[in-house]
Amino acid sequence: AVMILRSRFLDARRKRRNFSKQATEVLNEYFYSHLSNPYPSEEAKEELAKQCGITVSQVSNWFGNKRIRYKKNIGKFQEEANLYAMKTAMGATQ
Amino acid sequence: QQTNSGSCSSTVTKDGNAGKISHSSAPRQRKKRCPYSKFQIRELEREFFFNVYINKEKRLQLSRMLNLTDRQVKIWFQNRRMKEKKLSRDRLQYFSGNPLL
DNA sequence: GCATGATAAATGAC
DNA sequence: GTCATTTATCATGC
Repeated sequence: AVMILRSRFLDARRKRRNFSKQATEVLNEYFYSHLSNPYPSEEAKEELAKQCGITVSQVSNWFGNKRIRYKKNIGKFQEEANLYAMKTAMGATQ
Repeated sequence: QQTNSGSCSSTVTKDGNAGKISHSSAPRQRKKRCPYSKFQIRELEREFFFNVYINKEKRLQLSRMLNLTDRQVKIWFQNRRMKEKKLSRDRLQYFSGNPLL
C-alpha cells in the first residue's frame, strides 16, 4: 500500500499537465504588466498560486520559463504582449 | 538515455583561457550546462546517502574518480540538498491532502 | 513538430 | 553554507 502511494506520488510529480486557460491568463497578465521587472515577490507568488490553483513552485517555474523564453525571442511574443497590454488598458479605463 | 559524448567530456581540457590577457571586455561566458552520466549520478547519490555534507577529502577523491572538478562536486551536493528539501515539501503537501491514508 | 511544464547544471547574492 | 536565479535539457501534450 505504501509502495502504491509512493509510486503514485512519483508519477504525479513527473507527469506534466498544462495549466488551465484562466491560470495562464492570470500569469500572463502579471508578467506583461510588470515587464520591466517580472520578478514577483514571495507574497505575490503566493497570491498568484492561490488565484491559479497551482503551487508556489509552479509559479516560480512559470516565470523562470517565461522570462528566458521571452528574452530569447521577443518577436514571437510581440502579439501576445500587445494583447495583454490592451487588456490591462481596457481594465484601467473602466 | 544516452551517455555523454564528446561535447561535455571534461577529460583534461580545463578552461581554455590560457594566454589571453584580453581584459576589459572579456566575454567569459557561463559554462555550458552538461548533464552528468548515469555512472556519475550513481556515485554522487551513493555518497549523498552516506552524508548529505561532503568533506574536502572525499570531494577531491570523488572528483577524480568521476572526472569532475571539485567545484562541480561541491555544487552538485548543494543542488542535491535543495532538491531533497523540495522533495520533502512536495511529499508533505501531497500526502497532507490525504487521498487514502 | 513545436509549446509547455519540470528538472538538472551553473552562477551569484548574501 | 542557503537559495533565487539562469540556461539547457528532458518529458509530455496536442
